[in-house]
Amino acid sequence: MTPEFRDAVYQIVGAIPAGTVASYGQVAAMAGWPRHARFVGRLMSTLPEGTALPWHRVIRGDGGLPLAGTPSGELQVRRLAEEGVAVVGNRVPRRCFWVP
DNA sequence: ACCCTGACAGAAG
DNA sequence: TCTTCTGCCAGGG
Repeated sequence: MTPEFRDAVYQIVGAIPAGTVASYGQVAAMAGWPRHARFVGRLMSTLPEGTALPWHRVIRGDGGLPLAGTPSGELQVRRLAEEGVAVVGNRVPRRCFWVP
C-alpha cells in the first residue's frame, strides 16, 4: 500500500464519468496494480463520509453492489439512480461499465 | 512464521 | 443465471 497507489486510485475514481460504473479490479489495474481489487475496496471503505469522490461508481466486477443491505448501500443505489444507472435486482447491467 | 480477514475475481458445475 | 470453490495479496493479531 503506497501513497502512489492511493493517489492513482483516487484520480481514477474521480475520472469515472457520471452515468457509468467501474469495478474494483478495473480501477486497480488502471492504477498499475493488477490483482489488487481488494486494496481498492479497502481504500473506498476508509474514505471520509463527506468525500467528493464518486465512490458509488465503483462496484464489483459482476455488477453486484458490495454494500447491499447497509445504509451506505441505499445511498449508493440512490446516487446511481440519479445518474441514470439502472439497478435491477441489486445489480448493475454490464453495459453501464465504464469503457476507457 | 502462522492464521484469518477482506466494499474482490474468475472458473467450474 | 446462480452457487460454490479457488486464487488473490497486503495487514493485523
